[in-house]
Amino acid sequence: MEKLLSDEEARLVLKRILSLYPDAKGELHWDTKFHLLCAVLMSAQTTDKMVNKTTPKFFNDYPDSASLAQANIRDIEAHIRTIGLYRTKAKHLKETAQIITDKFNGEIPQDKKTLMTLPGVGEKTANVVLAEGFKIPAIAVDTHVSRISKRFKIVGEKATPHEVEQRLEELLPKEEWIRTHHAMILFGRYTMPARTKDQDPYSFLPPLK
DNA sequence: ATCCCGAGGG
DNA sequence: CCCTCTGGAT
Repeated sequence: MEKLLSDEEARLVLKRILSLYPDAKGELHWDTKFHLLCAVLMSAQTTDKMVNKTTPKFFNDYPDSASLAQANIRDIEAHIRTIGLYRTKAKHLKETAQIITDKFNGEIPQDKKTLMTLPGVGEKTANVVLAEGFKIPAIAVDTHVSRISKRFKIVGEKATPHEVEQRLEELLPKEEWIRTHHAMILFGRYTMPARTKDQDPYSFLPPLK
């Protein structure tokens, strides 16, 4: 049986991660909320850097949901080919744009349930849109947040992304959700990437004072 | 559990 | 070569 951290221990680990990246912010580039949704949809299993390379031309050619909804699917694929999973993503982008256009009047929904009805939008994507676009507290659980939570034993090894989210949200006050989420992403990306799995996770944290 | 998938790093 | 990258649908 794996032994998990107590609430106090887990909060201290999160606090130390936050201390390393106190001003962390999202690294995806976007202007409108519709474009934010597009960028997050594209970012699955891909680095933000790769997404940011494709979005300037994409945003220019598809300025709003109506234009993307009418676009040729092959043309959308050509815009995003370099980010991987491009056929699935192109289909989801077009279908989502269609629904945003004629069901939501071009507006991006502000609640998780509705966002998750859109093709290609799961809990992680919905949470990013809520937090980044609307400043609504949410913790999006991606590969980094999952890995960090498991290595420090904040959650069990088999925890689902939803379970990780619940655990982190119960540990932290809402006001800290977005900041801590961003700090965990950068800590996972730059300080404790996946390949460091044989090292002591605490060796990546600042010393206790 | 499997599929989608190109780019970058080691 | 192999692993990983802000996942989601089937």
